[in-house]
Amino acid sequence: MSDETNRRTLPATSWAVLGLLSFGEELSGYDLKKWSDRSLRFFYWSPSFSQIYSELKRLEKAGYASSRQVAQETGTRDKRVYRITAEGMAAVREWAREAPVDPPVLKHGPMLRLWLGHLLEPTQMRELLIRQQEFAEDMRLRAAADAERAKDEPAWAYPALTLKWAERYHASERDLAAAMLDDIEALAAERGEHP
Amino acid sequence: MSDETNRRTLPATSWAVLGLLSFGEELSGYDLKKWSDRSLRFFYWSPSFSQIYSELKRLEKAGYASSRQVAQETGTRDKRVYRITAEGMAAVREWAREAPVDPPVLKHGPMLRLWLGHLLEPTQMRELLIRQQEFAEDMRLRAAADAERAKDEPAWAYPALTLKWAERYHASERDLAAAMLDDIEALAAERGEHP
DNA sequence: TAGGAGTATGCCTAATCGAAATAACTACAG
DNA sequence: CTGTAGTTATTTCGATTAGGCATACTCCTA
Repeated sequence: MSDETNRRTLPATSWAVLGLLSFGEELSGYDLKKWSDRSLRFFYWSPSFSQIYSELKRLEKAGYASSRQVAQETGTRDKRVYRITAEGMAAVREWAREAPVDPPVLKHGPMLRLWLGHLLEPTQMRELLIRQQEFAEDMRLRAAADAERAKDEPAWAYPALTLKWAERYHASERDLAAAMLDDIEALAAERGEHP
Repeated sequence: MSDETNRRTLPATSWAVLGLLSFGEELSGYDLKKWSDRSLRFFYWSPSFSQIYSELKRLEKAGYASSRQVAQETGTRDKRVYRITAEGMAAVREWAREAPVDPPVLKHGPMLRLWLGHLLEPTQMRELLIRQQEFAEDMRLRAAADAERAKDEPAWAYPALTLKWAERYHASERDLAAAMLDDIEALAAERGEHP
């Protein structure tokens, strides 16, 4: 409630949304969702629609963003577009520079399964890893495509760099799956399970 | 409330805790937290104490775990230890084999900052990446140490494999930070910002 | 005209964390 | 051998965050 509580204490998700706005464009909640699917998604997950809308309200209440109603051309339903304010700009900048960086968090579903290998058949483990390889390669391609798209705009130079990072990250994920596949084979062989 | 709601609909976190118990030992909430810090942590984050305790209650209610009060030797405070039940064992096994695998989720704090590079000084970006390198190397070493510890017990063969995966994963994280450091330098040079 | 896809939003529950309560044990100054 | 400050276990409480699901409206297509 106090200024202290409202400002600067925002969760990382809010800052991510405000960050999306910090590139200067006026965007609707729906636009924001699409942007985040093509950028944040590759290294910081993508918030759901509902989350984006509540963040926007919070940001507006904190004075970090302003909105206006826009009547659409074709007669579609009106939409509300948001723009970052000067305070908002100052706040993200300060957050980006000063706030403690929280460490990367990984929740790797496939690894959680493999960690329970004693409950699985070797075939299932292989299956899991092959899927994982494909998934990683797919993500890599998407990140690469979006990186390509970003590289022309000078304003997107840093987003482009992180997309490049994401591309390599997902390439590595793919290779790690392949390496583990080999490890599993080796373990199976060692236990005399070669079919 | 119904059987359907209670059983099998559990969130991944519950399964992770039940998975911890699926190795057969009788453990307290505190023990579970320690175990998860040395295993799950490296590829699937580690739940907080509070969460572990609530998961345990839920698992017990679902009939997947049973508990008993234990009076400690030296007169320390009593504790409650949990053991997996036969139903619990069947349920995790089925979950591990049948449930849809949710894709890996990454929330990379440092990348979120770098993505907002237009708000930072080049020095701060370098600082961020160097910290990230150190962090990754630290994680790598911890995972390696825990992998070493796990490799003797045949029961821990699969956990050991995932720890090996984690070791490589964090090595890759470290290298990706180094690569991005180079990219940042290159970009700065290109913009004529070499000091 | 029924059904699907795109756009926009609200509500309610589940997941998760931080802080703190409780208790005994250790170490070490006095 | 006593006071006390710090450490390790053990667990619970209260609050916030994040997410799932429902809704509503418009256009387009079969």
